[in-house]
Amino acid sequence: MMNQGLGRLEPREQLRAVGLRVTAPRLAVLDWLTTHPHATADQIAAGVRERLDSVSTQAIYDVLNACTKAKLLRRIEPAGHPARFETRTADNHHHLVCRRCDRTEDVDCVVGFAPCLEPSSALGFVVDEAEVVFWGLCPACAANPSARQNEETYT
Amino acid sequence: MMNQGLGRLEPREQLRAVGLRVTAPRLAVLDWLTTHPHATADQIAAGVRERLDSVSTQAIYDVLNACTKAKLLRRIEPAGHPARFETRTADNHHHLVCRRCDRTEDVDCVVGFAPCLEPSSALGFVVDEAEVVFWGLCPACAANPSARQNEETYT
DNA sequence: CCGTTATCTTGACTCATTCCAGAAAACCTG
DNA sequence: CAGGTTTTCTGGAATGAGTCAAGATAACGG
Repeated sequence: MMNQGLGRLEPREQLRAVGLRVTAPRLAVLDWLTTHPHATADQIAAGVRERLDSVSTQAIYDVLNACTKAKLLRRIEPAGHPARFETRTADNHHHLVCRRCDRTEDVDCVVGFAPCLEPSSALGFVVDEAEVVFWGLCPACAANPSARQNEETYT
Repeated sequence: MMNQGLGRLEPREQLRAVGLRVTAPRLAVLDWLTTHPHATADQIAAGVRERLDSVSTQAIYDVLNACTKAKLLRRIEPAGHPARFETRTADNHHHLVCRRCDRTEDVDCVVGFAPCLEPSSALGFVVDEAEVVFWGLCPACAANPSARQNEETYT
């Protein structure tokens, strides 16, 4: 809540704004993610270690979990892939994922605000979010049908 | 009334129709899933073992993978949960998942045919599926915010 | 009934992630 | 800016879901 605007702050102020302590691993993770959206914990760890050598894997997960809970980060989990994280949290946007190379891109919410879509029949559920993943092939993979692709068949 | 074609056949005929051998584990998995949609591999194994004692865990996974590849089953993987399977494969419907008790229900496709939604901007991706998960609370959990609900019993 | 080949069994193994206990660092307080 | 709390980080073990591999078994076409 009331964190639109947080996205514009520096990592240090973002952390303060949500009551989290300012630590080197946290700053490095947030900073790395601003330039590498949709990175996995693994990729984030590798990136962070380039500038801060020696950060435990557990610290990476702790940072990601704390920031996700505080809504400084958003976690997405496309089926069959490890979780990915992004700093764009103020809106309810969706994702486009390449079935072949896993490239992931943002797409704006189809309607504009959560839950953004209404199920045709909610069966009494109180729905608060419509999560949408568009699956397909990115331009590069679509243009290069020769390279070996995974098992999934797309009619 | 579920899916045209294969969905109406008995498991035995479904397997033959897609060129898979008819085996006891396969029949039991398909049969059990018709009455327990959205079950996890674990739940399916438990259910199958009630009528066929001694089926290896690996066999369960093999059956699920073979049938999913052959499109007799569909796999869904809500973020943070193990994969779930269902026999309704002919249409592109979506799901409603309870954040508290994991209860999962089908909802018809918002538009009616795959990909069912168009991203506002596909960035050149060739999209073949729009996967939608509606997150919220099921009626029971919404009505009872304190107690921890459990899922339908698989016996 | 036989042979071929798909499928199942057993058991080790991977990967992503979490749990744990203790050490270190942040930040409130004086 | 020292002291005390409390949060966070480290290192290592552990978990859950699922896969891999090698050999045994069973389907099914002939």
